[in-house]
Amino acid sequence: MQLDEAKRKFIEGWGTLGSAWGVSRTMAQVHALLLVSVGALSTEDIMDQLQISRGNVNMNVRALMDWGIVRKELRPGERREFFSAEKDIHRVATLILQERRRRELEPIMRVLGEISQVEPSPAATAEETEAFTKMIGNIQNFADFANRAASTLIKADENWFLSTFMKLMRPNG
Amino acid sequence: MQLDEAKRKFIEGWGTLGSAWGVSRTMAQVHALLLVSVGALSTEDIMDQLQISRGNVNMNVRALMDWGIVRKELRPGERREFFSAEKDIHRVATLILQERRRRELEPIMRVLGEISQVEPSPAATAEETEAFTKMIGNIQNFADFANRAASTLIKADENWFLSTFMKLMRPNG
DNA sequence: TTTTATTTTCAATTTTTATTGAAAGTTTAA
DNA sequence: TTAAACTTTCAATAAAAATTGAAAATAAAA
Repeated sequence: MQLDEAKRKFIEGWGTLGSAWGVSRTMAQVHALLLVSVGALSTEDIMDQLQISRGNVNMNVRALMDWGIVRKELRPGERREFFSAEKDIHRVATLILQERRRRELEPIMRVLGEISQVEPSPAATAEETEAFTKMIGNIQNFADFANRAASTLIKADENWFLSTFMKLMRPNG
Repeated sequence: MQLDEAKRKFIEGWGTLGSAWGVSRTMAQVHALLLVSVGALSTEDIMDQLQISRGNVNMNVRALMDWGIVRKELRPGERREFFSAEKDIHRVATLILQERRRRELEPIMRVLGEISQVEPSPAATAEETEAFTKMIGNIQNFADFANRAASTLIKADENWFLSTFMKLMRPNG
């Protein structure tokens, strides 16, 4: 397989993976393109290679910069902006984990905290109220666990991630 | 807060969380409703409580059954079907992890394997080809890691999950 | 300042995804 | 069998999300 075709397949696959995880296909594809490009790309480079509009590129590179996984690169004597992706995949994973925790885990934990305060009322049987409280408590425990696990992974340095964590797993895992 | 309002907020929050993770809002809401319902619910119960059509309920409970997190319950002397959610949140997480690995991790690993076979060609510089191969290799390593981590979590029993894994994390993590 | 290059915004449009509802299908009971 | 109760399917429709493209904004150069 030649490089062009391989890149194309990677961009397609990354886009599909992204959309399964709630990231827009195009945003994932812009990320994929930057990941497999040696230098930084201009808006026009991205427009050309992915066949999408200027506005679309702009929106998506900014979103990727919000995630911290794409950086703007300014070149002396060049007016336009160039974009490049963080190439260290472990760091990419860490940054994504961090953002998803902030954007998704924290809000649901807040909701769980609020609704765990449910009070007994004549409209519901004690059994119903108790079952609800227990379920929410279990979900809170799990969310706390996920939150702590995320903290550990985020704080941990790469070495820990690749060695200590690996040791956890059986060789034939 | 009263039970009804708490349930409503949970269903809403779970739906929002789901859509951030690539699960349709309604599917997540059906799941949430079943999670906080004491007994099993009929199609009509779900239609009424979520204000959605019969076809929509049918589609979504079947999808949830495909994920293994909702079961059909048959009652003697009753012709209609009732549905109930797996209530053990750890098991829910395990089943979801298992399915997502199968549906999303495996396909991207297959793509990575294919494109890692990229061959040198006159159309690309050696530097470009090498950079690509290196990047794909790094992603493959990371995917292997994720795959093994998933295997370990899936195979592990609940006790391991809650104790051994917890020990990994610092108390102040 | 004025011009030019470039980025950003956003209303209109297109595309994708979800939903409906009624017909067809299935199962059980009479 | 036939009828009744219920489930499933799917074409049509609605809703949501993504995309465009051109105008407005911004920044640099002349």
